[in-house]
Amino acid sequence: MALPSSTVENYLKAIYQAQAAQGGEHRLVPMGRLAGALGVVPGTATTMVKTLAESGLVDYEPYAGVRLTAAGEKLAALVLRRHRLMELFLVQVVGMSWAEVHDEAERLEHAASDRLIERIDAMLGRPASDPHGDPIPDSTGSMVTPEYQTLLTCPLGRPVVLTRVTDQDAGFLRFLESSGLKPGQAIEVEARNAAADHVVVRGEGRQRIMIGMRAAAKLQVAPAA
Amino acid sequence: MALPSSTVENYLKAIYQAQAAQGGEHRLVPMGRLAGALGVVPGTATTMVKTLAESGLVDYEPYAGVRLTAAGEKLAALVLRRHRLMELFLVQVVGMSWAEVHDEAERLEHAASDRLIERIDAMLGRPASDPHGDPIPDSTGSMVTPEYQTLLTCPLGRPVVLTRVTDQDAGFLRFLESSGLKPGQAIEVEARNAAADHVVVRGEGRQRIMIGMRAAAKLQVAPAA
DNA sequence: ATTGAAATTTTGATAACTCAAAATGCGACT
DNA sequence: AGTCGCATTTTGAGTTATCAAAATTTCAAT
Repeated sequence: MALPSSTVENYLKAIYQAQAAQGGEHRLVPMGRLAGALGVVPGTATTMVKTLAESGLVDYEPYAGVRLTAAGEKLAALVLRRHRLMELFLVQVVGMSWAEVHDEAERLEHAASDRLIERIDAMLGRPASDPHGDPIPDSTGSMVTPEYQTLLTCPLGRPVVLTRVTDQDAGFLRFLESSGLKPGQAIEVEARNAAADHVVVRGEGRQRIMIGMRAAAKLQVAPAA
Repeated sequence: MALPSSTVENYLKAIYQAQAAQGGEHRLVPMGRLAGALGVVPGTATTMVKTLAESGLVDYEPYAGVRLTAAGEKLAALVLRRHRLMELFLVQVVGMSWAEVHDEAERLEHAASDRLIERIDAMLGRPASDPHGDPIPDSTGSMVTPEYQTLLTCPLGRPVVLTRVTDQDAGFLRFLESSGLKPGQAIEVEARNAAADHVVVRGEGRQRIMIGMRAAAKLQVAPAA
């Protein structure tokens, strides 16, 4: 099998992430959503998805949507692996900032050889997650996806550790960084106020940070050990 | 001006290197040679070169050949800069072997942002040359190209330093590595034998290495300080 | 000058990916 | 059931980069 073009890789990755975002493993991703995620018009996505279906990488049901096959899912996971290892590498070794590595990795993930990725993986000590706390698939494409609570669902006044940030927007990440809210940080949710649409978090240096609920839902936490 | 596709970058790089290989800065590179270097049929090169000429990146004289304009040369130098910094980075930071970084850099050079390249440049201490001894252009695209002698032209029995290897073939590089002939090595040409088509070099550990003259011409040296 | 070989250019196709806009299907709401 | 609106698909066309093979040009040798 010929190696997939970076366009194919991007489609698979987008379908994977859309499926994950929808929760359901087996739920179909509607074409409109996929096209939006990839920045193409819907007709383009339809055409492309049909050829992906012919390659056996996705299941396509006209007017309903797409879903990855086992083969497609493995390929998508390997793209994600390259992306996430690359991000972590850029932060830890090259010293780039958390906020700027996403776009860089977005391009490098298609150019890096398996050999380079393996090297980076070894160099970083076979890390389990990237700077955003997203899990890194292993070289066979399998990945454990721990279920975390979010700032919206975790118990109040209980020490937790920030583990994952499910948004790649550079501006948002810069805000988090300046507030000391990076994965690994020990924090505590002090209060929630649905009416005011905010959550009050106490960070390391006991300073209080107020976050809107929409943003709070993107911060996942685990109970402090 | 839109940023050049990686195809355009490859054409510019190939023209640059072909011009350098021909010695003459202003000499035209014949289409056949260019097509060969890029692994495309001559007709393809002709078509592409005509569009490069329309963009003002090259001068094209039908049936004679191509030559970079000032704009094209600057762009080519920046591609070379990305390539060479990437190679050095892969060797020094990632720990990849000399022989395997060329192909990797060949792909990464088109994906790395200026920001990443600048970071790598700073990290490596603004190096003057890559692992092969090829000079690295600065961020404005200017490059000093020192004139070296080769194992074929340097004085016999005089200590010299291997400074540059003008061949990227992985097999050749592996041979050099196993013989301890990497840029920076102090060596000495003991004898030349035109009839036998070889050169005898004495390396570090006083061991003698015999190299064919075609290969010897690709090893450049400078007088030992 | 003429010719013949080699390099170069032209021509016609193809593949991958994309868009704009017309056509179609689907589901929800009377 | 009928129809309206929206999502989706289809159609037709364009871009970039490529090849195969035919046509052309150049240059050197007669």
